[in-house]
Amino acid sequence: MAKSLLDQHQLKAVAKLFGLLAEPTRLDILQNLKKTSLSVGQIVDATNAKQSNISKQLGILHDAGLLKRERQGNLIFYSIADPMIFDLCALVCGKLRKDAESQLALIRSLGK
Amino acid sequence: MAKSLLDQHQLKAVAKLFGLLAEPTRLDILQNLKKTSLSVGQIVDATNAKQSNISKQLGILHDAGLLKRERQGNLIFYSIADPMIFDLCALVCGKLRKDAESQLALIRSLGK
DNA sequence: TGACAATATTACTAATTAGCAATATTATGT
DNA sequence: ACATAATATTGCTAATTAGTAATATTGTCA
Repeated sequence: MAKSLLDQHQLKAVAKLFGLLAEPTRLDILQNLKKTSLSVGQIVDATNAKQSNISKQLGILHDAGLLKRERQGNLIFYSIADPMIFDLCALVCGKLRKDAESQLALIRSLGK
Repeated sequence: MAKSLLDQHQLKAVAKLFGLLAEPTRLDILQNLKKTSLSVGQIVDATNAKQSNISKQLGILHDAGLLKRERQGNLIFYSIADPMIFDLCALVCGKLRKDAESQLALIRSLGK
């Protein structure tokens, strides 16, 4: 069995997907969409970003296939296209929490 | 139970970690370190990036706590600090593969 | 049709950063 | 001490992009 390393093209694709999750505003949008689909206005209210920025980031996430779009009259509702992203976020959050706990334990042991 | 959304600070931390994985060169370094630790020179040889850039990216990954560093005489060996990152990459790769397969199936059904 | 509300787009600025060549640092062997 | 090899750092440029205000588009209702 060979080494099976990703080639340049594949690395770029993986990097691009991670890049989509590398912005706080986009993560905020995604976590707000975790339970239910929301209109643009609702997302604007739920976050503290401007409408134009939210619209832009929604477009980016939609173009990348992470979000679905559905028009309902005057409103446009966005929803998660692939819940896998929450698995990613859960892993990262778990790691950060674990790191923080070790850090805390270290500090405690020093202060003793 | 409350909504339990991450706050701005936490979102930033998560985004930062994803950002580390959002560069092909860094991903390439990480996948080369998956099986064993390597010296800087070995990593330079394994990738097609220049020494100065590899050194810089190694520094970034090390500062972020994703890599461990160990001097052995004249060489400096880097290794993975937390294998969790490979879980992240596996998830992403799985998604990309699945997406590509659906795409392929779609094309096939159209061409029929 | 016209006013209005929701969303998207445009044009721009400021900030970040990958990559590079050149140079500096650090360790080894003689 | 000196030459050499390995790695790190510095100074720089080009490219990307988040965020914003202003404007355009699209749909609804009267």
